[in-house]
Amino acid sequence: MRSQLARKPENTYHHGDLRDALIKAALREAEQGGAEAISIKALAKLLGVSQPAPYRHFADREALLAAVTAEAFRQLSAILREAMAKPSKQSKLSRLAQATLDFGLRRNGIYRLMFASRTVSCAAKGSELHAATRETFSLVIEALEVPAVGYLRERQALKIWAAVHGVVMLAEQGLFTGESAHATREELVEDFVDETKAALAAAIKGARRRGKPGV
Amino acid sequence: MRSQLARKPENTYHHGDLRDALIKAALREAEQGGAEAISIKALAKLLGVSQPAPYRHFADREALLAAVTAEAFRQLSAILREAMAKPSKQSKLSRLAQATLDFGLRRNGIYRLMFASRTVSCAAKGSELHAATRETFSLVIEALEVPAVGYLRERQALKIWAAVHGVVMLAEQGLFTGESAHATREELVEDFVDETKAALAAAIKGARRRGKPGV
DNA sequence: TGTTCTAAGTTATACGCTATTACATTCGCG
DNA sequence: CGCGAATGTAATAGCGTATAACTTAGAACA
Repeated sequence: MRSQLARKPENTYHHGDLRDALIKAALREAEQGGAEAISIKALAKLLGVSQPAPYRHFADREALLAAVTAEAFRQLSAILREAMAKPSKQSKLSRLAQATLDFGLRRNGIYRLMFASRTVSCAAKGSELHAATRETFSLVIEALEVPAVGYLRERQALKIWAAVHGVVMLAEQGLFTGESAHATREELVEDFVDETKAALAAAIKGARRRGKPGV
Repeated sequence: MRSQLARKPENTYHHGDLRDALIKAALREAEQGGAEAISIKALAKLLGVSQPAPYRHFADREALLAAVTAEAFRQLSAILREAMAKPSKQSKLSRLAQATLDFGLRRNGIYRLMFASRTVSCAAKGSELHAATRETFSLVIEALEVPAVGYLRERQALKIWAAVHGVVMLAEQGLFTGESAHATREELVEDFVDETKAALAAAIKGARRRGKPGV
């Protein structure tokens, strides 16, 4: 096992860890240009192997994209976990939401790969990619910091998750510049966070009053 | 000027309206597969012209995509206008939001072209595409049915617009199936609509009390 | 009405990317 | 040590974008 970004050393036949190196290199390529920027041929050249070599590790381009996307979800999960872990006067939910926004804007090509391509929706239920997306979403639920309010909790998680992604999308569209710049992206995300917390608090209170803490 | 979807008649040299026919045909191709499904070569074959013919009307593939996306925005605008116009016991905002959701799910390939590609964010300020996106967003502001509350109005428009797009995105990711199916997409959108209306009402009331109806 | 200019279309071609086939090399396990 | 599986290579087919050079038809004006 050798360094994941390294080219194959000259005068050697085997790269050592081509699969991983391809994923890492593809992630770098996708950073700006998204999926379109990922070219098997270019990656092979970059890593110093022949063009067909990648096909030993991925059936086709789609398979590579799926693996890259799964890795991206794992990276996002790690970032969110870190954001949630670090002490702050902001709430966990706020930190998760802002970290997601930051990720979506800073690494937009990768973000589009994750949330705006057909790759994810085509992921089979048992696949590595499907697991990675679920894992990330579970962090959202965790960030709500509500022990067990069942379906209500998932609903609020879906709402805040949707809202944050919507903000990223509009920001990337340029809708926060010019005449519509009357609110920053961060402010909007914070609004959604506050609303989510309020809705959760109200619902929990209501459920308690009715003696159904599990709903 | 001939029918826009028609092939070039045999034994003729000029197609008659190739530019428009290309856009319309490309929209059909993108319906399912998004931008990736748009191939200049395939379109040329479909319309019965030679492969390079399209380049008489579009500098390159990107230019075609931009034109197609602009047309898609105009179509969405028309749909939203229609939804807002038709009498209903739902509010205008609700109808606009639900119509957008419907569009995003039913014509997802086109939707991705519009909201999840680099094409839009790269659109220059004076471009046809830029104008079309602004036009669509102005309908959102209109749907709020608030005469002139200035920046607050735009902020709420941004919020509901973001939220709806987030729901489409998550729906397409498959996050509304399986364990997380505790809320339908339509319900979530309606939640956001209600919250927007509540926020607007509260803000207007507050502004009036303070004697500043224009803020 | 005829000439000419230009817009729009054609054929031929170069080039880049995906993917497959057949062959070569190395790793690892018995 | 030897053999099979894993991994890499060279050669090649096929598709899509794009350009160059040539052709046709439509319109514009004498």
